Amino acid sequence: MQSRTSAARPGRPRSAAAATAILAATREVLVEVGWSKLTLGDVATRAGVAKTTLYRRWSGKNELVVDAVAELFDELELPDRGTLAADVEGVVLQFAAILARPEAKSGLMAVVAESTRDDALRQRIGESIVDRQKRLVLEGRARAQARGELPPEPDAAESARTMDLIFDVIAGAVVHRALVSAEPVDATWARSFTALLLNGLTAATTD
Amino acid sequence: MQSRTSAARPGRPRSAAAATAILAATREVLVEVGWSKLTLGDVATRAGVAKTTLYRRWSGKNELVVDAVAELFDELELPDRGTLAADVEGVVLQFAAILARPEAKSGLMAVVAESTRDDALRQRIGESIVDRQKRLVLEGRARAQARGELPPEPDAAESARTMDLIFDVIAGAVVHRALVSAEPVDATWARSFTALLLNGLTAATTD
Amino acid sequence: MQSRTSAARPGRPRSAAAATAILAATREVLVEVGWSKLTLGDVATRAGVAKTTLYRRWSGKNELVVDAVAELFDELELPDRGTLAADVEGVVLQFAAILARPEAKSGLMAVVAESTRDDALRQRIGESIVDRQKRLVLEGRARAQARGELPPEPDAAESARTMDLIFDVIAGAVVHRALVSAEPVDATWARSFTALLLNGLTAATTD
Amino acid sequence: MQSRTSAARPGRPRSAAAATAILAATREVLVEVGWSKLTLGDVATRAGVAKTTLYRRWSGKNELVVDAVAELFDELELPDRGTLAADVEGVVLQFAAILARPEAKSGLMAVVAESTRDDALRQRIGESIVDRQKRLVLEGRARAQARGELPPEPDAAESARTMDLIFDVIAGAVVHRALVSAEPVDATWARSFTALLLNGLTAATTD
DNA sequence: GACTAAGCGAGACGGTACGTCCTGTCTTGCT
DNA sequence: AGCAAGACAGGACGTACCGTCTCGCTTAGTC
Repeated sequence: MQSRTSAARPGRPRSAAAATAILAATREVLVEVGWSKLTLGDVATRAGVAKTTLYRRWSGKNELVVDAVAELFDELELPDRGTLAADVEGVVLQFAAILARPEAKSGLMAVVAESTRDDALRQRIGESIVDRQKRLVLEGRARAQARGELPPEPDAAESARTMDLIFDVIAGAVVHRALVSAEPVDATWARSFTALLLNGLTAATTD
Repeated sequence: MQSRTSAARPGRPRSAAAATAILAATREVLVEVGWSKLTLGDVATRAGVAKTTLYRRWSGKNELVVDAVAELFDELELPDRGTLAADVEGVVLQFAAILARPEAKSGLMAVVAESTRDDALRQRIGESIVDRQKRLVLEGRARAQARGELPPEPDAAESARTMDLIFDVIAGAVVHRALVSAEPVDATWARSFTALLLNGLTAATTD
Repeated sequence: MQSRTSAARPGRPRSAAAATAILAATREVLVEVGWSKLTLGDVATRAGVAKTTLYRRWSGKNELVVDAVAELFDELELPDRGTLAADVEGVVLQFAAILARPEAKSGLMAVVAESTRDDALRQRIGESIVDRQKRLVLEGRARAQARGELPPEPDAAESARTMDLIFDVIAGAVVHRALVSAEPVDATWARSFTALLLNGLTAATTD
Repeated sequence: MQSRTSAARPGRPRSAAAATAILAATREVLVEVGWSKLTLGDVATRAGVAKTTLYRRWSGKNELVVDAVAELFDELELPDRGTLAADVEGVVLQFAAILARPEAKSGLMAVVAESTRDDALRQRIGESIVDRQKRLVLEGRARAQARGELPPEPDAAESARTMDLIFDVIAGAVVHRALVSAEPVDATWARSFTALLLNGLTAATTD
């Protein structure tokens, strides 16, 4: 509502080009030197922008990196592959593809680490990054229910709890495999993992 | 024979007390200010030690924090609870208990993040922290097989692959729940998760 | 034309107050702890300035101390006392008065010592300090020639050589008396020294 | 008296070779890196000696350098050249020859600078270095008096005062020429200087 | 068409931490 | 006791970034 009218604040408007250049420069630097050696001064220089311009829009390194990495998740999409298993594998592989990019690898865990002491940051990560992926899982379940692969949810609370569990399992396993074990998340692994997960789910519900 | 038994190198030997004090101080500082504001100078001061002493033994913040956090995992142990499900829940809860401590929370993800650009660091984390937990899972499986809950492994390679998958799922899910979703890993969650995992496993093997 | 008048370089201009405060702080510290224990960090703190600001303008301790001490020589002046002898005594006593100040005592010899291995430093000392005093001697000679106490110089090269000799004798003797022998350069000593010097000069010229 | 009886102190006696090696190493380092970058650890290493050995004998850098430089003055000697003027020139050139050596150049002014805040150091310099040269001047005067070039001294106090003046003039002028003006003290300069000095003295005494 | 108000580049500023170097002291075991 | 070796507490170094601040200069909207 506020931004719609936008009220034409007096003074020179902020340059849209600057924001784009800064986020792109941030990802470049992440790729080249990693999170811990990323410098706001360096980012500003590469973006051809003054440090003041950067600080006018982001309060610090963490916020900037979250936004820079979040843009990587814009491309997430879940093509309908026909079966629940195929859809899950799709989510897994898409997520893994993003995690394989050095700008995500380096930045993502770092901001998560920072977020353990900064609630505002955690919330920002949740909105910009986590929820973006969660949406895919929700969509997949809706499709599966439409296809009749899964029964409709009778209890909303129970449903939400299961959803969270599934999401933690999927996202957690992929991240752990990719970053901690440092092994490739390829089609083979995705198939094994999906089998484990779906068997667990269907067996559980038939209990 | 000479180098194995230290051979009484010339000069004043390194103080054993210093290492202990430094690691303890590191955990203290992690609790108080978190990883990103942890300063080696600060750690040294608290430990009552000169910065030189610290740098003589650790090459930097990352290595130091890995060792400091690794000590937290020394207490890991897996009491025999009688059934596979109970044992898995035990592992999950023990791991979650460590992750709930602020010194681990703050430091663990940070060093994992750093390790994405530093192979030596990743290996160090693997040996000091990850393998320590993996051992519990291996032990749990052996017990289950002894009890007859799980069949013996016919194919060693396949067995190792399954083991890795299980480990990524357990560790990943717990970490994601605790640090990213920031929800408590309590007995209820542990039971749901274990059910999902074991159902997945047994169903899968009967396929 | 552009660079002469500074041309309004971009960015925030350097604070003039900072330079003043730094040089004053340097002299304070010289008085209190002497050259060898003078710390650039300490100077910066006292001046209410960051170390960066200090290093942006001076390349190190030596350059800083030269400038700080050089300012002491700003007050040098040679009142016309009527005779050559009186003027020489005036120069001697003025120089001695500066050397008696602890900030000069402590710093001057130290930078001279350093200058034996640093040509740029020696040149800086020459311009900022030595030449300032030399000027007085030149002025004294011109006056004496105007008064008819000394004959005009026929040979410029010979004149320069004599001038250098006289200057080394005056400056050297005063410094040696004050700093090495550590005896006061008072009116009595100045009179004896001046007699020796002027007798030597006039006798020499009559040879 | 103490060293005569020496009493065969218990324990291993101090190695005489160590002291020699340390002083030689000190001069080497002075030549190579100069006073300000000379390190006691470095000296010890070069001398093939432990730092403890060094500290057992000298209390610090200044004392060590004074002793190392003082040894250079051991070779001072004043051959009888027949006339007072020749003897003075001899002293001047000998002193200049030592000052021309980099180990003296670098170290001598530095310890003098330090001595402005350390009386014990000044005394040590006086005894080890300054008096060594002063002796030559005294000897020269005695010879000149024996030859009849100078009258015998009637008043001891006046004599001492004149002696000090002469010494400050000679030593001061040579040091200033060599280190501050950084011009060579060669035979030509020595002749001009000596003429100035002796003319001043004889004219003064005939006043 | 001047005025106002904010954005922008540049770069200096007060700070904090870095990782290294040196000091002078202290253990070691050997001589 | 002396001695080589080397660890130790402490402190300064000179550098790198941080986040803020002044500069002079756009670049829009409003009178």
